[in-house]
Amino acid sequence: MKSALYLYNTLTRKKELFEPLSPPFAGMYVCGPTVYSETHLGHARPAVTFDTLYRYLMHLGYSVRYVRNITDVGHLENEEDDTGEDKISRKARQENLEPMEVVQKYMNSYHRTMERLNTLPPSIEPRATGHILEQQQMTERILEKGYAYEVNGSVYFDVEKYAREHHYGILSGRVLEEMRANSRALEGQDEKRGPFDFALWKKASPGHIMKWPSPWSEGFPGWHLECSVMSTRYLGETFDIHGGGMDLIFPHHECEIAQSTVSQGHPPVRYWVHNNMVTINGQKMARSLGNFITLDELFTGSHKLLVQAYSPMTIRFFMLQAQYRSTLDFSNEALLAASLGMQKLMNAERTLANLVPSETSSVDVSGMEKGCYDAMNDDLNTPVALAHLFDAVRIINLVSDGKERLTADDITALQRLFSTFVHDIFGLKAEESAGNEKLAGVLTLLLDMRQEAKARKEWEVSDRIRNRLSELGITVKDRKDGYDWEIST
RNA sequence: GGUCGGUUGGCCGAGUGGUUAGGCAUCGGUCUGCAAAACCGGGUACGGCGGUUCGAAUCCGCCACCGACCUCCA
Repeated sequence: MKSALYLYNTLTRKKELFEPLSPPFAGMYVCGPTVYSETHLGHARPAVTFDTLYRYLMHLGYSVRYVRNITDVGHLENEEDDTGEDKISRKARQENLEPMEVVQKYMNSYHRTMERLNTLPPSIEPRATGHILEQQQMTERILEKGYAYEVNGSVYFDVEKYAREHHYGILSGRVLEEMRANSRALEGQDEKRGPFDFALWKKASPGHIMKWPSPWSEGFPGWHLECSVMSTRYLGETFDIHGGGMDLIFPHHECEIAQSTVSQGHPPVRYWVHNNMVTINGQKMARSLGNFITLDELFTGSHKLLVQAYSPMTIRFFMLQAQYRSTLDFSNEALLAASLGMQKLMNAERTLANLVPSETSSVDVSGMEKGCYDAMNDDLNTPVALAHLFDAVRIINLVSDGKERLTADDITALQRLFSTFVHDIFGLKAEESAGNEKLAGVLTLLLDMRQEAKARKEWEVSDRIRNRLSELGITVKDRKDGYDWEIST
């Protein structure tokens, strides 16, 4: 039951049983960010999606090597008009920094943000600039095989030639002839023989800062090359899972397939997994569209579209409420709902810890675990798994209210369910409370005194305490046999 | 223009032939000194038109609208 995981493979357009090449090992490569500006909500989607997949694979017992790269060179700002400027070089010029300062700054910021989202660090996080030599070697190999050509110190992949012998478009469903017929005029740019050829190596223009010597010129590697090189280097010539955003299917992943197929004689990846986009007002959220909200802005509420701050775990829960291949639309209403829903889930877990066991159970808790596994095995259907967890929430609250009963064994089973799915797999954790032990002590003192006031029916005193605390963001919940309190984040 | 995907109740979002998805919001009730929390119950749905079927949100056709990609993007 546990191990029958089905994943949607973009390559075959079907859900396929996941069977790694060499169990118990599983390899996964995911395209990471180009580190030239702040991390935004869109970046959280693949991060959370593949973190969840990583966690689930480990839970199923696989030894997973999870590789996620950092693109720190070679991502051109605008290839089409041939300004040919590297995103990072450009930012460095704008901010008057060394390119590596730009890289470091935004990489640090990315890591901080990922940590707050409680995504596990990848097993290896390689950087393009650390693999210049291998990228040159792969370029050479492709040249030797005759699928690339050099012009003025730059080397391009010969898509036309490749497409005569291989299926260029196998991943994206694109047909070269149709692309030719429908592409916009690409004139005057170029050194390229064919309009769809892409750079393996780019000669640096005068003044370009990030460049390395090579057999062809002082220059830098093309964007698509780094992922082929680093995935092969750390996962082998054939590996299990390659992940990334759907917007990378073409050309990026299509080009990776072409490069590796030529270089090693066979395709590199067995399961291509792609997450869908986060949208805002129905449109993709992207840096280039200028409609993005950074994760820091979400965490602090400092963006004009935000009516309040949303915690990292709210963002994570928000992502999990949708299946990863669906678009997910941003709105304050949706995030607020996620925030409240998550609090309900987390509160139930605390309630669970205090349940008093009975001799017999009056409800059946056996189906929920299976429901969660079935949902996860069905291409990571996290929203359905969450629905099962909310079934458990209802039961926990009923038992807490004394309306149903659970045995100690069943309570333990529920605790295991929460521990496994909420924490281990979904990566949700209790928010860092705004309080600390001293605050907790003060609150206990104050609320004990309020209980005593209530016992004396001094409602003015008890209400005053409750209202003042409420103003401070501390909610008091009276119970039959005491009280509970909660600090809103 | 081409390729692919989508259109589910106030909002988000599951669901591929018949059975309550779930969360949030809303209404009524229970509990409570009053609230809050929790629980119970209710209402609101499958873009339009046609077809297949005993039966369709789910299959087929046509139409409308939206989005992604078509070498900047997670």
